[in-house]
Amino acid sequence: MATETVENYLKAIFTLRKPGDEDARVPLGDVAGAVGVTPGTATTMVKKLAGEGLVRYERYGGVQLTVKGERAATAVLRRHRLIETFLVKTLGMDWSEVHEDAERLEHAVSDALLERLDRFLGRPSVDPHGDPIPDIDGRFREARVVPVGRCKAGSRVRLARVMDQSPEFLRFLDRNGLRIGSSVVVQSAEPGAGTLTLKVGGKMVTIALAAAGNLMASVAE
Amino acid sequence: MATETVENYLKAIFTLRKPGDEDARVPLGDVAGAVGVTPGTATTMVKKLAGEGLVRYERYGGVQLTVKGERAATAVLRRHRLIETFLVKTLGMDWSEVHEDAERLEHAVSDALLERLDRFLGRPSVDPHGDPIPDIDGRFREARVVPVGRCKAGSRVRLARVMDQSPEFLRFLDRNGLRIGSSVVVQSAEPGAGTLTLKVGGKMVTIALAAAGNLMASVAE
DNA sequence: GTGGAATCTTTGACGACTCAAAGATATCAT
DNA sequence: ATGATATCTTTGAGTCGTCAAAGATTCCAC
Repeated sequence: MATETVENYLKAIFTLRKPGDEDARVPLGDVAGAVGVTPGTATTMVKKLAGEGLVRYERYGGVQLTVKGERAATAVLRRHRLIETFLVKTLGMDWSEVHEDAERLEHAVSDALLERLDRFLGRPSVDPHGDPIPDIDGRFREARVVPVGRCKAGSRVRLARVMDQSPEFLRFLDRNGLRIGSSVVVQSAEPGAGTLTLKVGGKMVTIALAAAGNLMASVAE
Repeated sequence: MATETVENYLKAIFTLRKPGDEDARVPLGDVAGAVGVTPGTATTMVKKLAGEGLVRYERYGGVQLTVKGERAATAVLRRHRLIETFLVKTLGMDWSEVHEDAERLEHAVSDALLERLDRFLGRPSVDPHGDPIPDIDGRFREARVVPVGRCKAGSRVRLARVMDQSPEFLRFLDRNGLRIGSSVVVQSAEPGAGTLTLKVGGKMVTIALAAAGNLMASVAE
């Protein structure tokens, strides 16, 4: 229904909302940055979205999804994440290289196809990066996770989700055996050096605390 | 590289060429009809394609693919047919309902993804309708086929390809057990009634001779 | 509370693709 | 070979999404 461009704006607005503060208004500059257009373009487009009842918008006041807009956004996210799951799990593509393809395919799959894909994949609840896949009604079943940087030294936790999905970071995790589902022991943090050391499969891996904030572990262990 | 619209025009021109007369020029009216635009739009667009070296074009003289255009067209066809194969064989979709999805997806898959898909599917040489899938260099390995309407009465043949891919015809074939690969015995033709009767799996099925022209059997039995 | 600085909006324009309708050319039957 | 008809081309205009640059508003530091 919505055009590909519209879907991208809605997805951007959805994912730009601050965690915990979902009703806050997203600055248009952020939207422009996420979609990859100039601020003026974002303003024009957001006004159009408002006209279609997909967002609430006030001049100089940021933008906020309506219920209708949020539904559309979660539908796109569902398509994106199911497609990424398929590309990695079924076709064996690398989790650091599937984003582009998923970005394009997410606008091209019908509901019938998506339902088949969901069934084929066994109705997964998270994608290869650990991001939750909304169900067909747009509901998320988010597992409770916490950054490994916040875990107690000496505790054993299970990696559950990667928040920084840049190909470089993902490849770094790959190279060091840090995968979703891996069990790791959090070693000493070195606040001075700004690093944290993890033990995974007998090997020690040291990462920056900033990076450790983007690597989440499941809380229930 | 080429835009989605350009790919659709090239694919249309490629598939509109008369079998056996591949160097003939395709009338622009046919292109317009296949792409679903008005004749004026087709003229404008074909001139643009000519400017990009994808087709040869002369006013009032029809259009013809260049080598470059033909490469691009076969690449689209390859994507389309591999995707249809995936949708039917892997996801279990009906061969009468995959066309729309394939039409959209064919413009959204990367080379890397297509290579993975091809491997996953076991490098198929034909799609679910029996249409040959060009290899990565654009070469077709077409099996020799003949319309069942031309087969000798009493002969046993194997169904190999469906030229009329309208959902109605495909569903008719489904309902009557006429599938690609099925072995059928050609019974009597009734030129008066304009029908032909086939025996498949012990059951008799009568189809119009026109329809029998669109149902192909492999020659080597 | 005021004067930048940062952010957002408006404006005019453009490229890609499209249509409707008027005009040009080709084709075919007589 | 000459109209009538079918086909093709041109023209003018419209939509969608975009940008650059100028103008408006908000925010923050002092």
